[in-house]
Amino acid sequence: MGTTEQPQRVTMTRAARRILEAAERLFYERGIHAVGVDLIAAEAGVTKKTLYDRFGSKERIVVEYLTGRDERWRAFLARYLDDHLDAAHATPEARVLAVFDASRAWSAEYGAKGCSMVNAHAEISDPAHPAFPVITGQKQWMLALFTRLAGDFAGDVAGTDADRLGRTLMLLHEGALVAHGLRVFPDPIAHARDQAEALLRTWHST
Amino acid sequence: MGTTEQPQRVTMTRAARRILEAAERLFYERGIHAVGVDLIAAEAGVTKKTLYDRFGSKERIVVEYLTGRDERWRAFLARYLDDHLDAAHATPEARVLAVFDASRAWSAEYGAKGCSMVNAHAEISDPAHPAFPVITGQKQWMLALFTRLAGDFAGDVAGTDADRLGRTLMLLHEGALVAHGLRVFPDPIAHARDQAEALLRTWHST
DNA sequence: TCGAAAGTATACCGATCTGTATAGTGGAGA
DNA sequence: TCTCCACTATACAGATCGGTATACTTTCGA
Repeated sequence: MGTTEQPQRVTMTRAARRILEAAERLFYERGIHAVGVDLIAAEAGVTKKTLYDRFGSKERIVVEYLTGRDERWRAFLARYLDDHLDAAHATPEARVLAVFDASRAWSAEYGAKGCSMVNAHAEISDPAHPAFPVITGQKQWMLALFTRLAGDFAGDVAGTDADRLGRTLMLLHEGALVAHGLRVFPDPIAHARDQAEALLRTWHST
Repeated sequence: MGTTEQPQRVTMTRAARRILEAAERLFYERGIHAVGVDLIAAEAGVTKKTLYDRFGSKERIVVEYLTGRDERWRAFLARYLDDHLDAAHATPEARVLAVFDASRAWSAEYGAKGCSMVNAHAEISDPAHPAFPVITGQKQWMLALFTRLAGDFAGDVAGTDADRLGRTLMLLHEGALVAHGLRVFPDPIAHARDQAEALLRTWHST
C-alpha cells in the first residue's frame, strides 16, 4: 500500500455535482428506495460508469445527499440569522423566533415533503448504516441549538430549565415540519413560531 | 357481469391474517419499499399464490397495513380513555393529557420507529396512491380530536381559540412522536404531556 | 505535445422485484 | 358423496435492481 488510501472522499467534478443534484431532488421527492441509480444517472445526463467512478455505490450517494442537505440548511439558517438579527442587540426571544422564521422560509422553498432526515430515517432501519449518524447528528444539533438559545433566555444556574425549554421548542419545531409536509393545516411553522412566542412570554411563570 | 363485483373487500381468512401481521411488522420496521412480497409470504409461512389470492397486489397490502394500524390506534386510545377517565367527571384538562398518556403507552409498545403514517408518507410520493387518504385522514382525525378537546377546555364562542389550541397540541404531539422515533432525547412524549399541562395552565392568560 | 483524468456509449452480470401459471391437497358444508 | 374453497408447491415471466467490463473520446495542464 504505497499510496495513501482515501476511500471516503468524493472528487466533486462537474458531473458529480449534477449527479448529486439529481439524486437530492429525486430522493427527497420520491424516497430513497424508490429511486434507482439508472434513473439518477439519466436525470443527471450522465452514464452509470461516471456515477460509479465518482461515488462508488448508491449508499454513498445517499450519505452525500443527507450531509449536503444538512450543510445547506445550516448555512441557510446562519445567513438568515445574520440578515435578520442585529447580532449585538438582538434579544434572546428574537433569536429563538428567528430560527422558526428561517425554518419557515426554508420549508417554503425546499421542504414541501417535510424533513429529509425524518423521511430518510423511515427508510433506513439498520443503525449501522453510514447515513444514520448524519440523521441523528442533525437532530442533536438542532436540539443543542434550541437549548443554547433557551439558556440565553432562561438564564438559570443548573441549565435544567434551559434543557426543558430547549426540548419544548424542539418538539414544536419538529411537529411543525411534519404538519407542513403532510399539509395538516395551513402554515404550521408560522403557528409554531407564534406559540413559541407565547411560550417565552409566559415561561417564567411556570 | 352477472355477479356483483366487489374488488375492494379482502376475505380475511387465517392465512390472510398471518400475511397482514407479517407485513405490518416488516413494513413498520424496515420500510415499505425495502420489503418484498416474497419476504412477507415467507415470514407468514404462506405461498405467494395465497398472498395474491387474498390481496391481489402489494399496494393493497400496504393500504390494509395502514388502515389496520390506524384502527388499532383509535381503538387503543378509546379503551385507554375509558379505563383512565371517569367519563362523567373528567375535566377537559385531564382529557387532553390522557391522550398524551395513551400515545406514550402505545409508542412504548408499538411505536419504536415513530409514526407509521409519517413514515409511509416519506415513501409514497403519488397523491393518487390509495394509501394517501388513509395517511392524511389519520392526521385530520387527530387534529379534529385535539381541536374538540381544546374547545371543551377553552369554551369560546367562535371556536378560533379552540382551533389555535388544538393545533398547538397537535404540533406538540406530532413532534413528540418524531423525537421518540429518532431518540432525540429520553421520553419526549412525557415531556410533551408536561408541556401541554403547562400550556393549558397558562392558556387563558395569552 | 502528450499523458492522465473525466467523460460517453453500450453491453452485460446475478439478484431481486411484482405478478402469474399449473398442478395438486385437505377439509367442511349441502 | 361431491363440490367448493382455502391452501401448498413449484416454476416461470418480464422488468428492474445495484454494480461491472470494455472500448473509445474529450479536455486540459505540465
